[in-house]
Amino acid sequence: MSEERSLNFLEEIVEADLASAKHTIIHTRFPPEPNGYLHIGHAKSICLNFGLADKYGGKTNLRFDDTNPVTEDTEYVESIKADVRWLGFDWEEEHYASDYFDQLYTLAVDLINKGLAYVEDMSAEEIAASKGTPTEPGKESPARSRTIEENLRLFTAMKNGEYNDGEKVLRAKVDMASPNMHMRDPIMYRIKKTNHHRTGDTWCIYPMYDFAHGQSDSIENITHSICTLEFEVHRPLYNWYIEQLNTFPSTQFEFARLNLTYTVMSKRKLLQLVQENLVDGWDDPRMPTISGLRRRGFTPASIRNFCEKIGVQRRENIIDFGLLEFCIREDLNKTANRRMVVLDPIKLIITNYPEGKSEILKGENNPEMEDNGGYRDLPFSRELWIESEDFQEVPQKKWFRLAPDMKVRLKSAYIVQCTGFNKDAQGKVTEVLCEYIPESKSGSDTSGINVKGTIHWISADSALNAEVRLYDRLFNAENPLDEEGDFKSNMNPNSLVIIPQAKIEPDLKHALPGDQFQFIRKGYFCLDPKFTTAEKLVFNRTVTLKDAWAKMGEK
RNA sequence: UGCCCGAUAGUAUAAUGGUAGUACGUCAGAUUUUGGUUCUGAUUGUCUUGGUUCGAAUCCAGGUCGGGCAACCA
Repeated sequence: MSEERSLNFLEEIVEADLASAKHTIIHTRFPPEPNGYLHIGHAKSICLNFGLADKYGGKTNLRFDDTNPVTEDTEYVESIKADVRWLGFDWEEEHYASDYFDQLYTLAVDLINKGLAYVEDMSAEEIAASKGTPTEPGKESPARSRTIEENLRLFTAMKNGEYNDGEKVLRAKVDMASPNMHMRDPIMYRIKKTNHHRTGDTWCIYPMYDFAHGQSDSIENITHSICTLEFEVHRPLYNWYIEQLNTFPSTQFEFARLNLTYTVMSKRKLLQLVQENLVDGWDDPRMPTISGLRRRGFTPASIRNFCEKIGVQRRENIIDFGLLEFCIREDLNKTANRRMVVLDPIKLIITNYPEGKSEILKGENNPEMEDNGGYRDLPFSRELWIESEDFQEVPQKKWFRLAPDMKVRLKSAYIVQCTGFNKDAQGKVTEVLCEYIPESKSGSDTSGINVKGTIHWISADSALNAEVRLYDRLFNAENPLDEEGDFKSNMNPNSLVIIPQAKIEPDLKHALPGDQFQFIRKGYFCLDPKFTTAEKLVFNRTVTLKDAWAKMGEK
């Protein structure tokens, strides 16, 4: 019944490697640098790495690529671990590149001893200048001809703190004329007299990415080192270190990073939004971060499903944000309890319903579930709140909500017929007058009347208030980076609309932070864990419902 | 005017020399006590020019377009 999905290119590689006995077990890793929060692009990488190992009975490590103490912090380490777990993955081993500093140092010394690394005296600017350009070869540094003994002495001195930042670096001796810029004697170690979040002041020299990452893979016996396309040109260097040091032959494979419409994905740009207070932190529900999506109401399953649906390839791509919305609706439709909430209330008065009378009706929790997911109480009385947009004084064509003389069903209650309305001094409709049909009670309707429209409502005397936050896309442009000027100039000014006093049904007072609901006809919402207090409930809109009516309006 | 990579409906992703399929989107219809859900149908595609072949999205060559590479970042 579950038809075979065809393999993606990484699965094909793994199957081939297993079939040829190149590897008997596969070992992947997810290697974030702890310098920011994880985003949906990382989720793709996580699903790929863990998914591959799961599928083929292998293992996945979590490794923090913490080789640059200037930008990294334990705060990020903790958030990353929490996010990976929340997504539903558990790592085999937890490692830190900083745990390998001793081993990496030994490997560097090994390379010096082989005459394949040397200590450089030039400044960063001088190195850059002598590196040449993509079309012209670089020039070999005078330091390239230092003796092994001198290199060992100088490298030890670097390690011992005898030089200041920038005075010396260790370089691999590869090829200054290589057409690949990364092979022109790349830097292996630089001096940074900065406190490291894990190793403190033990080290003042830190390995560069190309050296540290590849060798960390080897140390952990990673068979398939999966990274994004921009590292493709680094692969020859990755392989060079392995060959020269004769370490475990990990292999690097690249895939295209995820791009999403109407947002930005680079850590640098997300950091800017946070630092300039354009959003409410890394976990702002509008952010494409895992923590933002979580607060917005996305479920781990919906994100995993999304990653499955987008597939993986080596070509640049930009995924429609609508696909993510589809995934969360698909999930929540099956699991979220239905509740009635009126965002923009006007009064509906049932003139033939006795004053002072009230009754308790039953509302199904979820029609998609077995036994409708059970029922909750819905107090009903003469005065109700309804959505102001559900009444039109002069109905437009194909309108089947309330308008003079028209009938609608009040969800889970009675059919009512509009008999009139009242306006305030400004001409705004404030009250809609109706008569109800007693025989039309939900579940025991003997009226024989069929109506096209059903609207949501809340009994005025038992309604509670809550703040509701409506989120929309963060940027107006599909790809904010394609537009003229600063990407921030394309931000959507209406990406957050706060409704301070929405009317909610009484049952919602039992909601717990993170609980998810479908507000009937309005969308999926969750109780915000950050702003909700004992006195005030705050709901975040995860996503709207599909709205065929609104779509007709656009045409 | 260097090196590397890529190009299949609007967006993604299959087809591994043999009928171009799937999902999302869009459009239409049915069902519906959510203009939701569900169901049915429709819609639109192999960048280009040559070559190899009985047969090319697939292999080869040229072109075009797009992306990446010259941080003591990862």
